[in-house]
Amino acid sequence: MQRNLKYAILGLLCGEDLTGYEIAQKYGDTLVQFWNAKHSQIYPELKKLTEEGAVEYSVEISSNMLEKKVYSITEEGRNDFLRWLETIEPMPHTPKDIFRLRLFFSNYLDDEKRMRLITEQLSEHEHRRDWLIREMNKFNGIVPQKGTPEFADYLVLTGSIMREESQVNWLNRCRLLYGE
Amino acid sequence: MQRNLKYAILGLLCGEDLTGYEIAQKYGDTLVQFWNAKHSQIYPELKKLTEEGAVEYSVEISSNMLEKKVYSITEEGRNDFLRWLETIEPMPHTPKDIFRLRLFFSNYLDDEKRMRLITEQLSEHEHRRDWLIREMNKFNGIVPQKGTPEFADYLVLTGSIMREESQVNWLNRCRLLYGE
DNA sequence: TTCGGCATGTAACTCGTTACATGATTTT
DNA sequence: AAAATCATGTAACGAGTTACATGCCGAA
Repeated sequence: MQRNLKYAILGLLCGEDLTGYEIAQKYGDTLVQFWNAKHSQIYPELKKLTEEGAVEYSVEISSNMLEKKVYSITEEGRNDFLRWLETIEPMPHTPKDIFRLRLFFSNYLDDEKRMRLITEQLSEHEHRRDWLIREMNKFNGIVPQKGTPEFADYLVLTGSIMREESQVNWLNRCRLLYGE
Repeated sequence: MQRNLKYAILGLLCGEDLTGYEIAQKYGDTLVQFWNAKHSQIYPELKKLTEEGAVEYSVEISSNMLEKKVYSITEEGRNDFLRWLETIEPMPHTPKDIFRLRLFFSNYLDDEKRMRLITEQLSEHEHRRDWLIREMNKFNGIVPQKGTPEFADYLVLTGSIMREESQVNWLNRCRLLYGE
């Protein structure tokens, strides 16, 4: 029983009250670097969390008829989240990587197709890296105050950029080695 | 419909005939860097692949009574695998990362607990890196011949080491930034 | 008035893990 | 004789995706 989605939601609700729709949006923005979830998973989870007493909601009516449920975390939910946050779990397996799986078997491909595989992957990681660097620009080169949410955001972004950078370096080396 | 496990199995069977048990072992050795599967997933998949005509098996009896099913890939299975191998798919989402999720919310932790979280993670990645470097030693510093399975193995290993290296660098930077 | 975005949900399905279940063989 | 390893399977559950389904709001 991991219940990671539960804590991914509770963590967001620790900072502000949100609707299910807004939570889903966060997993398309900032959090997409290390987490994502579709609304079809979020709505049932919020229902479950409400039943468990970890969150509660009030219905707001915007404009005229459009209803939305604004969720907030309860005392109980917050304590549960904080307990989870400080627990040290054994690291999970290295995540599955389909590109590496293909590359591992790439001796069954001819040179041209193998090179295409690598080049394509390289360009995707370069785009991802460039997007992350643009995200980083929102800090204007100023490292946020230690202990703030912005600082944590900054650290995670730094890590993502370094990861993509290393991926790009590796793929370039692969190209070189095959190109020789 | 991704069917990645299917191709992860067919790829192995392209090189040699294997039992389900042996396949499961491979996902604890070499392939653990980028793939893994338990026997409880492999046996049903092999059954399915047999029904689909992608593989076939012969029963061998070792010693006295111990039966094992040795699987081999069929012509049809091989063609299917090769088609899959050369297809270029859009890159999947960055995989979920529970550590990064925790770090993202770490402003709710005190300095000492946050530092413990990072240090623990750092030491696990260092161990993983060191294990990978020991794996690399099996090549004795000699880059294998281009186009061989060993060369693909070498490339993937290189990538894993670079990934762990970059992770270690990032975590050290995190420690520094928090330690100041 | 049509299209994109806001807003909430359910259903069917695949994928993956843990636990259950059995039995032979080899090593200590 | 016990423990580890070889060997094969199933069951129950949790996690995640795609598709189905509905309806409001504002802008072009």
